[in-house]
Amino acid sequence: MPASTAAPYLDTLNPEQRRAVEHGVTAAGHIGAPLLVIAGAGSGKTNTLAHRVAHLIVNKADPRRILLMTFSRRAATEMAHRVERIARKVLGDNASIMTDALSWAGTFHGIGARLLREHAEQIGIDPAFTIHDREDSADLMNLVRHELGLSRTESRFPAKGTCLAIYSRCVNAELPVEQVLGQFFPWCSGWSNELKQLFAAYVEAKQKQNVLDYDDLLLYWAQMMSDVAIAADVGGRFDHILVDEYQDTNRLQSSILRTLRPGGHGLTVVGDDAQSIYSFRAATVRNILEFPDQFAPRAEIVTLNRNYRSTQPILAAANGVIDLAKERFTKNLWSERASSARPRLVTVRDEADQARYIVEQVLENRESGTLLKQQAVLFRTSSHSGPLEVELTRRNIPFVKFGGLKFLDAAHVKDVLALLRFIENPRDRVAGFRVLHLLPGVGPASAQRVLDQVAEAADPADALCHLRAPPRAGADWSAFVETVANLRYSEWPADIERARLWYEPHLDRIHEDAETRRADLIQLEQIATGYPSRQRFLTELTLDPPDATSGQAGIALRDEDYLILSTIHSAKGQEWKSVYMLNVVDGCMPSDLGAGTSAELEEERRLLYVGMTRAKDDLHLMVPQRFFTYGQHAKGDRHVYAARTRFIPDRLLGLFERTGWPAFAASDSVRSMGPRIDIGARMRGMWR
DNA sequence: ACATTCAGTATTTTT
DNA sequence: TACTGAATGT
Repeated sequence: MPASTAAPYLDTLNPEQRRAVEHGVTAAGHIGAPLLVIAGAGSGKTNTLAHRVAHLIVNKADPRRILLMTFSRRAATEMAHRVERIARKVLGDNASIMTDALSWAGTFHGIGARLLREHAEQIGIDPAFTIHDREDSADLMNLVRHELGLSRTESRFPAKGTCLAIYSRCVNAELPVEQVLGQFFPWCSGWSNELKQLFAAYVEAKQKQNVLDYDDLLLYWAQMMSDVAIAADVGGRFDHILVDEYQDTNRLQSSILRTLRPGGHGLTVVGDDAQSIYSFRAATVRNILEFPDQFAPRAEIVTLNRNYRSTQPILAAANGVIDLAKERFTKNLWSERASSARPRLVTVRDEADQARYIVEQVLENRESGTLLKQQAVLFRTSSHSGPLEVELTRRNIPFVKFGGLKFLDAAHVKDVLALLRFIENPRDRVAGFRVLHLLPGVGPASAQRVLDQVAEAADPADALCHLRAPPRAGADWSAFVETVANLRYSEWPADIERARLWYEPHLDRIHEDAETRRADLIQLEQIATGYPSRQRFLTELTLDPPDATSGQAGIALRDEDYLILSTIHSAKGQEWKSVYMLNVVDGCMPSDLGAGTSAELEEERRLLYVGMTRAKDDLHLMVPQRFFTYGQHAKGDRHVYAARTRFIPDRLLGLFERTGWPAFAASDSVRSMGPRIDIGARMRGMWR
């Protein structure tokens, strides 16, 4: 191999990884044919991708002309670091100059926003557009829904969230309304005409307000590319395009890629069909399966199935689970990490015991030198960790929770951000409405009136300052106007402090727990100082929010040790020494909400697989016998007797070590578990 | 404009 | 159940 002398950093790679890294790279800087890398869990995917980028740069590719699309900003930064480390071995200190120039790295949405701002004039939009997050979009949808009189129909029209979900699915899957309704929202099928009317009005409202939603960032991008000249312009910016987590892209995203690289040259996509868990976001596994045949000649395929993360027994169990999947495309993973310890299937009485078991194990591990940070508790839905959080707090064990309610979802944070967004774009009605509503004496009616007048003016912010105060707004109005006037000219990041000072009196008035919330706002201010401008701050915050939960429980400091709690979705791409999975029980895994169609069921199975493959050394699957359900188990009592998940049928049990906890209860028979069937609940249920 | 009550319904995962 | 949205009252 002549290359090994030229590139010693490639020697650490196995032959398949190396093939993926070297594919199509020549010293002449010629741009290679398309490449698909099927990278199983723990197969060194990130490392391989980073090596490929570094290898390109070392071979004279211009880093400013490399587009790297990852699942999150965090993944992008991580990638940049690794690329630098690898490149340094060859380029020495120059490496950081090269890798700093790797500026086109981010999510599809983030890159979309950036390109749209740069090409705004060519496509006739204002480059100062603001971006609505999901909740803002739902609010606007609701407003439009109201205006069209759809909120007072005879039978109930779908709620705002449902409308938005339908709209989003149409856009991302590139399907007509009727088909989306039939396939995913059959109970709304009768409303297709009204929905189309609603969507048309929704689109118009967004345009009038100079606002884009998440879907627009992709949709406008795709539309922009349909113009030949612009497509050449945008596509011509890049020599190489690399996409990570390709199994989680949707139709619209794959269309965009095709327009960027019609022949596929210089295109690399990486993914694993066994880890596709985002179909609710219209991601389709067919993207990755059909990728090679989109091009002539076909794309090259490299498969990585050697796992470097987990011990053999853990892998055997994970393989066992995924083997039962209806359709399989990737081969089983293998590992050289031997171990005698099989993953544990732990039966406990209820969720309280589940929490106690985990705390005990976690502490024991820490005693023997495993940091809390190297251990994680994973669960299907955010609310499942409730009892555990209580126990952790009681025992004084610090933890950080990923997924679920976000910092930015807290009302007070949204209030302050709404003010900043309103300054940035006074035509943004959702932001304006929220801000005005904070003023005592201003309700929907006067807010509406103010916003109407503002929207008509040529200089909206100026118009606001000279507007007559709403009748009952009083002194708060002049304080508000003054703040707006100041904010227009103040320098970033002074804005955010000013905004907070304005908000403080309202905070005290509205919220009981003003103190804890104030701390959140100060934290927000700190986050803000990390961004170069108000616009960047607002954009990047909505596109890539900090993913730990709000400070109500106190965000652990960065250098402290803490236990990780995470939804399985948010655990994507991560790994820990010890992993505990909560409620591996039918009804939670699969969630009984997602067990409708067989496609949904298969996705739930993959979810369990993703969770299991996060573990390096030990894995505990928890099976509480009895647990609480809220909601539709309207019959009988609130606790329900659960069975082990159907994804681990009897014939897989040999792959696990089965234990019970506490130990004495395990040897006991079923009798100690309480009644097998809740007869009382059934009897009561008969009369409902 | 704001508070309170009542009824009905969605219900997870996230850019 | 918990939350939203509409209706009613002050």
